[in-house]
Amino acid sequence: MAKYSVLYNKIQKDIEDGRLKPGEQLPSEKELMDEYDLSRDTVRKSLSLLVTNNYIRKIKGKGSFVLEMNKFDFPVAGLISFKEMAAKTGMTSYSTEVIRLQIQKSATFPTKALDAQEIHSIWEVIRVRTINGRRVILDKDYFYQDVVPELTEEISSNSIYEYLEQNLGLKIGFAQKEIVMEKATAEDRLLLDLYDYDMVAVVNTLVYLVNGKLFQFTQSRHCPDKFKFIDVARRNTP
Amino acid sequence: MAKYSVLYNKIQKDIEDGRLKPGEQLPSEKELMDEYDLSRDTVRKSLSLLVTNNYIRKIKGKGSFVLEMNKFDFPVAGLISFKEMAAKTGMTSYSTEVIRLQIQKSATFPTKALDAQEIHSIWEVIRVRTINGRRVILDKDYFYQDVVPELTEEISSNSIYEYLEQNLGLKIGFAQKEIVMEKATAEDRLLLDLYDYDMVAVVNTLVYLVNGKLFQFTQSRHCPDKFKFIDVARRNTP
DNA sequence: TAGTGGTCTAGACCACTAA
DNA sequence: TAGTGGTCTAGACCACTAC
Repeated sequence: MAKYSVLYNKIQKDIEDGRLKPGEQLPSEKELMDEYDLSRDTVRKSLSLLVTNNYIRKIKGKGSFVLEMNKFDFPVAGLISFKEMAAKTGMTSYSTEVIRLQIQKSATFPTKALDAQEIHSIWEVIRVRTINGRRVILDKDYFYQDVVPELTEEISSNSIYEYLEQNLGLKIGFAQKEIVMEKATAEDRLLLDLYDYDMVAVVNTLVYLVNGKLFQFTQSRHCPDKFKFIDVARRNTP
Repeated sequence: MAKYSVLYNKIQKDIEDGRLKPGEQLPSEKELMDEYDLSRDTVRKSLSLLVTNNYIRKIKGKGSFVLEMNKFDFPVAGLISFKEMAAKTGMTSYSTEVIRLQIQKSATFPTKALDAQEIHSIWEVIRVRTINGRRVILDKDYFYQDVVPELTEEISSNSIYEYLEQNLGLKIGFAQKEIVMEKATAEDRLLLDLYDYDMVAVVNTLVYLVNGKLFQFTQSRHCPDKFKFIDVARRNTP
C-alpha cells in the first residue's frame, strides 16, 4: 500500500469512527510529516484526497478541519450497492428476491447504452428489494457476458458487486446516473408495494470499469415515498 | 493565475470545444513539460484535476485519454444554476417569474438546516421557471440576510448566483442535495402546469461558502415529466 | 512575527504497457 | 526494451491568518 494511502485511510477511519470530530482541526502538515515520517508532498497528497472526498477542508493560513456533513440522514456518496447501503444505514430487516436470471441476445438492453451495434450476450438480472416487509425497489441489471461469464441465483441474492470485485477482480471505475420520474408500469404494480402511488423514481446507471469499458446497465425503480438520493456537489473543483 | 490552472483550463477548453475528441490520447507528461516549460509535478497537478472532474482518464504505461461521456443528454455535473443550465443546453425559450420576495424571521426556514436556534433575518425568494411556455419548476430560496444584505426583483429574475459571485464576491464552496418525490401541494398545482400529475420531484439543497458557512437553503419542485438529474460517481477515488 | 497551507521545481525509483 | 504514468523526496518561495 502506498504511503499516502496509509495516512489517508488512517485519517478517514478516525473521522468515520468519531475519533476526529466535525469541526476539529487536524495536525498541521508539518506535524503529520514528523509523526509519520513522510515528505510534505506525500502528506499533502493524503489530505488532498480527503478534500476531494469531502472529509475535510483546508483553509490557507489556518489549517485543515473535519467537515460537518452530518445534517443528512445517510452518507451515500455516489456509487454504492444495496448491500453496502443496508450495512451503512443499519437497516434491520431487508431481503432480495431474484425474479429473473437469464441470458439474452441484447434484446432489451437499452440501445443508447450500447457502444456499437455489435451483438452481445447479456445477463439479465431482475431483483426485488424488500425493506421492513415492504417491496420497495425493483432492480433490473444487465451485464455483458464476456465480462461476467457466470452468474447464479445465490450470487444475485447476495451482492453482485461483492462477487465482481472479490471473485472476478473487476475494478469499477465510475458510473453515470440519471434520475427521472416515470408512470408506474403494470410490472411495477405487480412487483412492488406501491399502494396508491402511480409513479416511480427511476435511476438509470451506466457502470464503467477503470479501463473505461462499459460493462453494466442498471435500472432501479423505487417506490416514490421510499426514495431518497443524496449528492454532494463541489463548485469549480479547482 | 497558477501555472497548473493555465494548463488545466487550456486542456479543458480543448475538450469542451472539440479540439480534443473523446478517446483521443493527450500528449505524455514529458511532452507537456517541454511544450509548456513546466515541471512534471505541475503538469501532473493539472492532469489530476482533469481526472477528478471527469474530463480524462489516465492509464499507467499507456497515457492519458479524453473520456467519452457524451452518452447523456446534458452535462450537469453537480452544482449549476438555472441560468447556467439554460445556457449549456441551449434552451430556446425560458423565463423566470418572481412570485414572492421578502424578509422573514426564520419562520419557514427548515429547522434542520439551521446551525443553532439563533434568530436570523432571512430572505425568502419564490420563483417559477417557465420553459417553452410551460411552468415546470417552482424554486424556493432562503438566504441569511447577514450574508446577502440586499436582493431585488431584478436580481431575482435574472441570476442570483451571478449576483452573489460577481457583485458580492461570495465564493460558493459546496452543496448537499437531497432528491425525493412528494405529493403535489395545492401551491404546486397553482403555480406549475402539472397537467394530470399528482407528484413532484423535490430537490433540497444546502449551499455552503468555501469557508464552510451555510448560507442558503433551496427547495426546487419540478414537474415529474420534466425532471432529470445527472450524476457522475467515482468509486473509491483513491 | 510565526505558523499555516499553496505552488513549483529537479531528481529519483518503481510498475505497467507495448513492440 | 523504451515509453508511459505512479510514488516519493528535499528544498524553495509565496500568500494568508493570527497574534
